[in-house]
Amino acid sequence: MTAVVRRSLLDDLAASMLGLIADRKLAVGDQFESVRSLAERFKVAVPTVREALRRLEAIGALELRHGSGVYVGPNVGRLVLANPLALKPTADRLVELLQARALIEPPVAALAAKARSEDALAQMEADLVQAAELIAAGDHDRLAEINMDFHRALAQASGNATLAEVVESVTVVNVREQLEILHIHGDRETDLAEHHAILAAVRAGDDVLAEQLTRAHLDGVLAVINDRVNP
Amino acid sequence: MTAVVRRSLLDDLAASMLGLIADRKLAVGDQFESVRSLAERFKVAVPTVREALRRLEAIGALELRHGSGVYVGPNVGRLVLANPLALKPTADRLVELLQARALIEPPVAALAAKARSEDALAQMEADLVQAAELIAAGDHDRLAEINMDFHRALAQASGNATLAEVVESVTVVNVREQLEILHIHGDRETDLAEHHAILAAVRAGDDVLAEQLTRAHLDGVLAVINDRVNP
DNA sequence: ATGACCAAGTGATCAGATCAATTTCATGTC
DNA sequence: GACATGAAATTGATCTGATCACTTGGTCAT
Repeated sequence: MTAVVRRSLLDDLAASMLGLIADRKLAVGDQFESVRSLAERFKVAVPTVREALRRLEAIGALELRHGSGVYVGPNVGRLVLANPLALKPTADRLVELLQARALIEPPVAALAAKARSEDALAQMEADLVQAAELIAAGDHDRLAEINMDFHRALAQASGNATLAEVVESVTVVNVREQLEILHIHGDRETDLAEHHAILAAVRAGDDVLAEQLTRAHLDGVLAVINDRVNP
Repeated sequence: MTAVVRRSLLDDLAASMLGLIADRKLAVGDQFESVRSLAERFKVAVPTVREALRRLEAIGALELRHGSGVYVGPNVGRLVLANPLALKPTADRLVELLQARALIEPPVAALAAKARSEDALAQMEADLVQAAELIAAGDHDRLAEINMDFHRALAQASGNATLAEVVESVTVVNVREQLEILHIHGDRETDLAEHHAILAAVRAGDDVLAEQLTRAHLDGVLAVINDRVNP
């Protein structure tokens, strides 16, 4: 019954490359080896190497830059990731996505209030400063992105990398569409104020409040959207 | 500042292929086109097509079966997925993963108690029946997998596909290692009883109880593991 | 110093061929 | 007629080798 594990040449190649990266302790952004060099190293043809590279590239473990080289991507060693080829979602699917965020992020905020990773707190602070500037400048597109960043930084503050990955995934997929919704949702000053309140609660280590504020924040967005979809 | 969107040939190819699948309304498992046929259709060389296919294959949108053909994979249209090339996690990372599950799954159980998707309830029931059989048969490996299935079915019952994907992702990555932990954790009859209690709470529509039971269930596992890692 | 320019390195794509696994179907035996 | 056998067609896997296109670093003239 247990299917024979037929490791294709490609599986081996991909695994070996990840092994190489790990062995050399390469960090995100570091240059890897050239395609030709890899082909020679593993005694396989160039197209085969490239197929393996494409596989790794698809999940963000590597990056191929034309004319430059192969580099270590941001998703090396990640467990959960967003589908980089996600199609345009239906309205229902988008509501589900927001609902998922409203369910996951509040308890993460509570955890963040207990862990309070320094770097992440600084990042959240920086995001809020930048958000205020963007509101003043009227650049609503970048503002929406920075606001997403705030949510990601909040998850980072939890100190749990897996949770951060989950939150990152649900805030990255269908960004375009999520941003549209946030534009509809609208009140930018209120959003900023709520974010400030969340950060303050996290800083104070008040996990209950942080959770409550985050829930109220996301439920607010959700309520607006639900009205639009189910009038 | 706004990076020029340089769509490589590959990006276009991959997108076009997804478009083809969508247009033809192909379902998971359906056969797609042959590599040669795709090469001719898009007027590109075979290796190029294959690179695009590999990219789609990496995220589970397609499947290439030697000698048979190209088929639609299970992850088409998914938003969140588990890194199929995740490396072996450190002990700390594994604890984090469990912690993430303990934080996410209980509220999902609560939602499931409110939604109660029929199919998922039947699946949970089936999982428990099978689990009982496997306990009797002493097949602990398959038992552990079925128990994971139960958690996935529970998430399905929430009726929220995105949440189901998130839970599926965290229960699929590093399965091997998670299963080992569950083996350590041990008491199989207790696990089964707890699963039964959760299902009953969901059936009864008691969201508070379902959440509480699920939390207790996962925290129990987590406590055991934490003792092992930090003695 | 500054800028234009050239050359080496590297990824991107192509073309065609061969090997290997699966599926299909004609064949033949019982 | 049912079923096992095996050859042929289909299809993915890999190779070889070449050419095009992009990036980068250094050279050289100003």
